[in-house]
Amino acid sequence: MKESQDNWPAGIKKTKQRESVLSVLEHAKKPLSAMEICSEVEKNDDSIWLSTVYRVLELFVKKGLVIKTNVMNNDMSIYELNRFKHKHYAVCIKCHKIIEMYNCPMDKFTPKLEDDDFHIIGHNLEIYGFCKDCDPKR
Amino acid sequence: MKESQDNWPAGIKKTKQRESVLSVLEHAKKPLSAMEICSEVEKNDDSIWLSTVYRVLELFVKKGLVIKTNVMNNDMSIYELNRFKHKHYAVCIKCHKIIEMYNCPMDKFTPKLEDDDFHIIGHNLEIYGFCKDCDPKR
DNA sequence: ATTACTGCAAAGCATTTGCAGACTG
DNA sequence: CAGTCTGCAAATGCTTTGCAGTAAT
Repeated sequence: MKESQDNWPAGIKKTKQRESVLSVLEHAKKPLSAMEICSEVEKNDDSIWLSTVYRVLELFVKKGLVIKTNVMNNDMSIYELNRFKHKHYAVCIKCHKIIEMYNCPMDKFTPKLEDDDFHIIGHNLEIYGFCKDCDPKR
Repeated sequence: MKESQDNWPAGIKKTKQRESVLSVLEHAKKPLSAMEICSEVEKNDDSIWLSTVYRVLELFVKKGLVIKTNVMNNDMSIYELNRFKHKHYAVCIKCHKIIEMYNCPMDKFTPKLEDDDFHIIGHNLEIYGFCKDCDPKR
């Protein structure tokens, strides 16, 4: 699978593998792990090595094209296209499903820090609990 | 180093190694990684194997005695005593120093989720930016 | 004495790195 | 053509696991 339009991001050399990774991310409905991206590329009858996926993702992240996230202490990283909207997720403790959150508590909030000269650049927030399929109380 | 008072938590068999780990955590001023805990124990002239540290920490976490956290996408886990107060941290992008935050935006906030039946149990929040020593604009 | 815990070594797993050949601009 | 990227293999770093001997109750 490959984009017919040529809206390739500036400053990045175009290769088959990079096109494949970008295409997978463009069609993804949720953030994907490097391994998932790898299998998706191969489902599309292209071939790519996992280490290449990591290298491509690293580049995309550095260029601001992709966002790298980690959920649930310790799991592997997941990647999604940077659509330039601020976003947080809820994660189900049981099935690890990732659920989008539509608002953000940091909009109207000023943190009080031990270091009062801390220059805040951004934040991560993650909510955990049970999704409707896994809640033991239902 | 060892606690003279016998306030050992119930339901946990007492061993030298577990006492050492608990003592290190009690005296720690910030969350520590497993490796840091290991070196601290050895600084106190006790001896412990890293894998034992992990096993002890796993037990303590399961018993609710210790909190396990991860900061800055992908780094190693850090552990601190559960002092039963709700806490978040700011992390310096450059030196990775961890700075305590005294308030929490989630106190007065209701998340709007894609899954409106999500049963929220808790949350993680992490702020990132530059601490006063690392801020390039100072 | 019985059961659980620890030292130690080795495996596991996601991620990174080195290198030579292949491809891009 | 020069420089970059990729396939591939091997290394890395944190964490987990298996096993046999040791310690705790």
